[in-house]
Amino acid sequence: MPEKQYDHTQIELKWFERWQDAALYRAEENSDRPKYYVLEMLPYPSGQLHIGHVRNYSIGDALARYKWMRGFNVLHPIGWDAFGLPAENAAIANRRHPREWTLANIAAMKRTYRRFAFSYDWDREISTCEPEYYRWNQWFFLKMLERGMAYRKKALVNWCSECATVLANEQVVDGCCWRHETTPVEQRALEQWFFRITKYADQLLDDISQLEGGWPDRVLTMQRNWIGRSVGTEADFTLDTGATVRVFTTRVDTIHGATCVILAPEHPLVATLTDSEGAARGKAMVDSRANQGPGDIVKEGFFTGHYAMNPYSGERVPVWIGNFVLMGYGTGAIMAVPAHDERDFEFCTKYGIAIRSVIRPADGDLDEQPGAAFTEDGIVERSGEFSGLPSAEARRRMNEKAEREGFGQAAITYRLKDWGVSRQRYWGTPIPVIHCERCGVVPVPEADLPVVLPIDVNITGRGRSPLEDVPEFVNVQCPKCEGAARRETDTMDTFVDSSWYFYRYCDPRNAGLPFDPAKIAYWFRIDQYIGGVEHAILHLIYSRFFTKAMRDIGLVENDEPVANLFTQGMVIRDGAKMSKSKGNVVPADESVERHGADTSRMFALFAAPPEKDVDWRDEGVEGVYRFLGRVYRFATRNADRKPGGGSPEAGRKALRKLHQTLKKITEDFESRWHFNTSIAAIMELVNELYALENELSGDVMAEVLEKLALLLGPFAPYLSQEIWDELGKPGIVFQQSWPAYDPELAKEDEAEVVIQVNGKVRGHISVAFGTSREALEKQALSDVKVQSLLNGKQVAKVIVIPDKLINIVVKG
RNA sequence: GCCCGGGUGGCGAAACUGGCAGACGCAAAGGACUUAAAAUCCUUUUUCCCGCAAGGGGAGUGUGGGUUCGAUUCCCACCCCGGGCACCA
Repeated sequence: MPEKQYDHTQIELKWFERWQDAALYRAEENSDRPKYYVLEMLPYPSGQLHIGHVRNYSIGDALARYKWMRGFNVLHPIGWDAFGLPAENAAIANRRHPREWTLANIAAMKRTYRRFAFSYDWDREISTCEPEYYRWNQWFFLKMLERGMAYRKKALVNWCSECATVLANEQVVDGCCWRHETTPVEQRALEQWFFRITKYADQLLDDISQLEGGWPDRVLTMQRNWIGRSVGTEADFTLDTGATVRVFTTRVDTIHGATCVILAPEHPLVATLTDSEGAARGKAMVDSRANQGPGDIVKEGFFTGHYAMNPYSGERVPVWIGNFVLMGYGTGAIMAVPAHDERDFEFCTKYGIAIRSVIRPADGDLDEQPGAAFTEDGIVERSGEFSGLPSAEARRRMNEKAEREGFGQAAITYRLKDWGVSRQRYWGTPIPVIHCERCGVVPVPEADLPVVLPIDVNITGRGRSPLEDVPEFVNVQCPKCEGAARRETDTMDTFVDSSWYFYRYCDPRNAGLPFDPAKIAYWFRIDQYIGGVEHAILHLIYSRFFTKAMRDIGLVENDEPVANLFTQGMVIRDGAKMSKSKGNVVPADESVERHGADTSRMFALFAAPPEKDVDWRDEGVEGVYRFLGRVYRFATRNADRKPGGGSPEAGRKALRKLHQTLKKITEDFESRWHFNTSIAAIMELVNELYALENELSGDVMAEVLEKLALLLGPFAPYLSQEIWDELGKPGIVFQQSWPAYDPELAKEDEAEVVIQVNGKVRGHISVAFGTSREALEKQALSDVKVQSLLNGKQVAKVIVIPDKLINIVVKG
């Protein structure tokens, strides 16, 4: 009879069909089971898989299945939001109503993705393009508005001409758009809506301590840098025009060494301090800075002709304008202390401005002729009443003085800026406010939510919201005075969507609230979140912010959304990093159709540990496919073995290998998720079984095959189920318990002890476990080979590690 | 420039606590089966030297040093690659 061949298509489709209605992975809230909530970043809504997400899904999916087998309550939802629209699809998407587009893609995703990603909790399927999701986005917006957490102001914003929309600071990469990496971002002044994320700057920073250990250090460092908290002092210098200019410094202890004040070219005082020529020079600086991409800019500046008085010393110093001073940070003006700041040193050296040391090292002298800035803390000198104090103490007393005399105070500044959420895009949740000439900005009443997008829209891509050209959308009645008014046409950044979607998963059909706080109290925090490191400062800061804002609204109790974060590697193909804007994604169909979902997933796990990038090479996929075929054939041809027969010796070997494998994989799942070595261990087991195939008794074979099927469950569920079925077992394979290992069976009979001479391996001996040091030493020294090597030399020392190693140290 | 990662065969990688470097897989070579091919199964595969052979010896985890009986693992310096930040006062 010809052997059955592994036909992945048939097997996968068969079980795919049968599992359609099984409510697998369904979270059973308030059950006795421990809860476990694993959540990944989202699959790609284009009908193709973003290849990075192939990896995502293989990790989270295998983990969830394992947890299920261990008896955990697993919520393993699938869904997506609208962000991450690929550039080449944007045009298409923009010409269609988001809802229509989304529904079409749900269908496409169900076809290709479901078999691969294996999630059955379709109740929790959420599209952030659905009117219901808009409703709750808008509800949040109104809550924010009520609390002064959302506001509107005219602001210089980042503008991408390619997207024809505003970008958040977080979306600007190297001076270019995060989607269009070669399009420089322009600055435009526009009326924009903002979320006051800076109100939470301290909390976002301090609560990082709650995340330590659970989040990768790298991500936490990036967030700390992004928030960029600096503790310092603000102080007013009085100008000769009578006006004051406020500077921010972290080193007020150096202020007696300030030899000029430098303003950012955009500083409002520039207009009053310079003539039209000076204003033009300032303007040119601003422009050239905007056009200059990343990297170093050459420091430039000019003297305004005006002087300012140092509030501490009363000294008159010149006021300059410098292109390296940023308007967006601190006060947009600095005091330059060239002796103790590298940037100031460079600037003042270039323009011949005085350099004066006022800090000396604790064990040294003032550097009268500095060749470079000395920036460390030290002892303050030449600083009047503060002379002789250590830097830290001087700062404290100087802050007190500033406050006492009313020319300044201790101050903290942040790099983090408020989150600009306005987008001039069709795609996105409409911002639910109405502009009335008489009443001003009027929120849309809650009863009128959701504000939905009109269907017929002409996408111009001209830099204004396409909604402005839809009169039936724009022209509305003011809810307050009932007069004619205009609807806001900006839509929300889609990062708003992704900031809270995981909460909605826990209560996706709630019609009265975004979610029931009690349900959130049960599920949250998320035990394990899996996503790419590229979200370290975008999504992962916004969602932390949203959680804190929702907590203050009273919806959630947790301070933080995610207890443990795992940042998985990317999938690379042909040396190129997969990226949304480049659109080089691998169609799911291609790999899944050719080799099957089991093979594709298992390869993604096998190629490298999950935190590393992997190169998707088709030859590697072949290897995994061959392996699954090998397993299938072995299982099917041995499924009906009669009990008895075989050799006890072979049986013991097979069981030992089996339990060693079980132990290893259990440990891999519990601690580090190095599934590549788990899969290697299964391969080793199968190789061993091939070698022992004809010597195994029917009983051992049955035991081994059953456990093998269970072991494959997390990685290759379809094949696992097929083998389970072939063995005549009832039910669904991964609803079985995860097999426990027996440490006794996993043990080797004898310890293999290495014999080294001077650290070099010279032989092995097999001994009983627990053989004493003395016996081991004796046996090693009497070893024939060791004897010949020693050859009369003197043994200086023998190191014995029981059950492991003997190292004989000889002299001469 | 600053802050994180990382560097191991032809390739992806393993070695989890300082204890046999290269598990597992890919690619390659040889063999079995076959009229033939595919598929499958078996064997070899870090490298150099000695040997007909069994076997034996040396080198080897980016480079140089150190600690140690023993270092891919710990310490110091340097080189290279990747990522983040980059005038943040």
